[in-house]
Amino acid sequence: MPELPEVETVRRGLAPVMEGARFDKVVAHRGDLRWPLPKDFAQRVEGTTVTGVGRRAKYLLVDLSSGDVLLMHLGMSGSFRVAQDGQASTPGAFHYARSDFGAHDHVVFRMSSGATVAFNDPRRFGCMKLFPREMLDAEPLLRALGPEPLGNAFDAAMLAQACHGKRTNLKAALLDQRVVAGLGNIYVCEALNRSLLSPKRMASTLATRSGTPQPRTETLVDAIRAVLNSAIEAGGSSLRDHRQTSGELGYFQHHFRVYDREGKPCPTRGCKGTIKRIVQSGRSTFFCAVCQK
DNA sequence: CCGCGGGCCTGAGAGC
DNA sequence: TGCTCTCAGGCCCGCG
Repeated sequence: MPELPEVETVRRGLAPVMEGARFDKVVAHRGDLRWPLPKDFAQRVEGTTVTGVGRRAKYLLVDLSSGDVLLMHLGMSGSFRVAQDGQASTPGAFHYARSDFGAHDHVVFRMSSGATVAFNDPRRFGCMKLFPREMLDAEPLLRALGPEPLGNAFDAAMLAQACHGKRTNLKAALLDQRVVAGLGNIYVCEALNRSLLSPKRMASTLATRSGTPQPRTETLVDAIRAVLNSAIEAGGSSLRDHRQTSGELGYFQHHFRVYDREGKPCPTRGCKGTIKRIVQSGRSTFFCAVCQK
């Protein structure tokens, strides 16, 4: 599911009900997520207080008073739902608009704030992991991540350097979390269309021979920032699984220019092209071959 | 080291 | 109605 804007939307939904609250009860209905939950998972979380809910790339990082960090990833189909006391809040009794209430609620947190937080993930590509805060920099899942695209470290010079000499296409390079961390299939397609760059172009063409940025690299950086900010503002994109923690839909999918719009006219001003779908490294790419060069 | 393809899972939708 | 096939917002791992 979720790329950076969706994960950030989830973070903003979880923070107000989790920060400062204690885990009164943790129930793992099934622990066989991407990696098995440790046997003592519930025990290690219960009784601790949340001191912060952060995000790094597509990972949620919950700081616990025990000194542990609870890392959570939504995979392709993960979502969180929050219910307050008085609403449907019994573990396993969540009601979804899709009518599959309770199904795939793998981990349920009962908070002292009166909120129940359920992690739902049909495909179970998501994961949860606990490690001591001081191991953060050594955490293998986070170690190799590139800069946050909305942070100061991400700029044309850095992107050019990261793509310098890369023997792959631009689409694959931007999906590579070591280059920049948080983009996924949707927002890469969208950013490339906005910056009029072809996904098939060699990634190394963002840099000069000496590794400094080409002029269009700056445009791409700006487009990535702009599309992510707009999507966050819209509460993310809701295709199948993603909802805000309140159950509300995000609505950025109505602003897609190319993603899942094969055969539709290219929205670029003055462009008469048609959106094409191709497959790159096993994944769909949507783009306009007329204006994206 | 790098880049690529396979695999992990379930469910929705298309086509027959 | 029901079957089969394809595809899906991610990412680790093993191979060459």
